[in-house]
Amino acid sequence: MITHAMEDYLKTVYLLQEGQKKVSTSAIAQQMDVSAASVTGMIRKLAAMGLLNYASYHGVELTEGGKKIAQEIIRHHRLLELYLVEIMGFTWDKVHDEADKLEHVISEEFEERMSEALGHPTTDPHGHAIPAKDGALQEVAYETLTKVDAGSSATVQHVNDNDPEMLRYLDQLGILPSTVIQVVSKEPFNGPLRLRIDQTEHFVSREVAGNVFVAAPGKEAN
Amino acid sequence: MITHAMEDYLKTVYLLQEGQKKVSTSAIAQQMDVSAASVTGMIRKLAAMGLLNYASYHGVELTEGGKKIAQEIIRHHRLLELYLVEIMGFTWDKVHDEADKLEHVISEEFEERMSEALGHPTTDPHGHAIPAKDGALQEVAYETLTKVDAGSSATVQHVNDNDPEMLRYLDQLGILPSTVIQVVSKEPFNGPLRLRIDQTEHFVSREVAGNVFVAAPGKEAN
DNA sequence: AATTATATTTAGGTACTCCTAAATTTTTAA
DNA sequence: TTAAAAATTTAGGAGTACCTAAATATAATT
Ligand SMILES: [Mn+2]
Ligand SMILES: [Mn+2]
Ligand SMILES: [Mn+2]
Ligand SMILES: [Mn+2]
Repeated sequence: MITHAMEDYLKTVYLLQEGQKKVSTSAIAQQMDVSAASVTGMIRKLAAMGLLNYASYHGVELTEGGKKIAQEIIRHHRLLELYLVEIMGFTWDKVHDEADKLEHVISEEFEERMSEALGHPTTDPHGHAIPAKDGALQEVAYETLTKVDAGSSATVQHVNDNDPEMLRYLDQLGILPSTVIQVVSKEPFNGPLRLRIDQTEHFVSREVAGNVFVAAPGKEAN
Repeated sequence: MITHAMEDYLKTVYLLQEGQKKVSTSAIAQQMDVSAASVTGMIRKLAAMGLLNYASYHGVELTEGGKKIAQEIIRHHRLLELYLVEIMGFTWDKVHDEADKLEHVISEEFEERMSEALGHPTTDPHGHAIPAKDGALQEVAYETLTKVDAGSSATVQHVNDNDPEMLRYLDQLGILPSTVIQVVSKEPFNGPLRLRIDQTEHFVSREVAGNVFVAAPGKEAN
C-alpha cells in the first residue's frame, strides 16, 4: 500500500533530482521539513518496495515505478492548482497549500474531469509543466532572474509557488509566466535589481529575483 | 488537534443520534466498520476533548462543540457531492466515496466557493439537507417506501447514498428526490412492491424500497 | 595521514488508529 | 432472582509516521 506520506516523499525526490542526479537525505529532510532520521526510515521502506534505489550514505534515485507515482501526484497537484484558479476563482497564492492536501485524495475520474474542464492544459498557474496522463515531464532547468545580465531582457517561465506572500508581491509587480522583463541594472553587494516591466521600473531584492525563473530571449521553452 | 478519524466519528455519531438520543458503541462500530474496541478508545479521547458526553456502557451524545464539527464535515460532504454532480459532471453514484475523502481536506474558502458556484443550495443530489454555514441541520426522519400503504402515493425526499449499485438502479427506475411514486400493491411474505412511477409500473424488492425515504402527500417537508 | 566538521544512520520513544482476545457489565429470559 | 446472552470495556499488539540523541560514516581541512 502506498500512503500519502510516501507519495509526498516520492514527489519531493522527483522534483529534487531534476533528471538523473542522486538526492541526499538532508536535501529531502530540508525540503519536507522533517528530520533526516525520518527520511532515512522512509527511504528504506520505499527502497524495499522497489520505488527508489538507495545506497546507504550516498543518496537515492527513483526507479521507473517511483517516477510514475511521483508524476501522477505532480499531475494532480498542478491540475488542481489550475482548476482552483481558472474554474473556482482562487488567487494564485492560495492554491499550492490547497493542492498539497487534495492531490492525495482525488480519484482518477476527478483528475480527468478537471483536465477536460481546463481543455487539457500543459502548464499550471505558476508556469510549471503539467505531466501528461502517462507521460513524463521534462522540467527544463531555467535560470533565475538574478543570472540575467544587466541590459538584457528575459521571459518569465515559472515562479516558485510555495510562498503565498511572495506570490502576492509578484502579482502586484506584474510578474507572471510569459511576462517580459528587462533587467536595467543590478546594484552591487547583493543590491537590488532595477527591472522594467511593461514600461514601469521596479526595484526588487535578489531574494525576489531568485524566485523568478526565466529564459533569455531566443531560448524560450519548446 | 482534531484528526480526520475524529471527524469521521463525530459525523457518524451526529447522523446516528438524529436529534437527542444516545448512540451505542456497537452502532458506531457497525456504521464505520471498525471494532467496538476501537470505538471505545476513540470515544474516550473525544470525551476528554469535550466533544461528546460519555457514560461508560451507556452510549454517547455530542456536546455543542462536537455537533458543530460534525455539521461542518457534513456540510463539506454534501456540498462536495452536489458540486461533483452539478459542476463537474459526475453521476450521483460516484460522489459519496469521493466526498468521503475530500470532506476532510478542503479549506473554508473551497467550501465557500463551491457554495457560491451552486447558488447556496440546501440539498445534495440524494435529497439530504445541506447544513448552513453555521446553522444546524434539522434532518426530518422520513419513512421508507416500505411503510407506504398500498394504493397511496408519496413523494421521494431522499435516498441512501452509500451504495453505488443501488443508486444506479434507482436512477434507472426514475427514483430521485421529488419523484412521486404510487404504491399500487405490496406482495405478501416480504414480496416485491408494485410501483407506478410516471405512468410506468415497476416491481422492486423491499430492500430497494428500504433505501427510499418519502413523505406522504400532504406532509411533505417544509 | 590525522583531525575536524558534516552528513547519515541507528536506537529508543511518542502519538495515532486500528486489531483480537479476555474480562466485565448490562440486559434479557428463564 | 438467577443464569444465559449480548454489549462493552480493558489488555496487549501491530503498523505508520514522526521525533531527539547517540553512534557511525564520509568529506573537508590542516
Ligand atoms: Mn504547488
Ligand atoms: Mn505550481
Ligand atoms: Mn454521502
Ligand atoms: Mn448525499
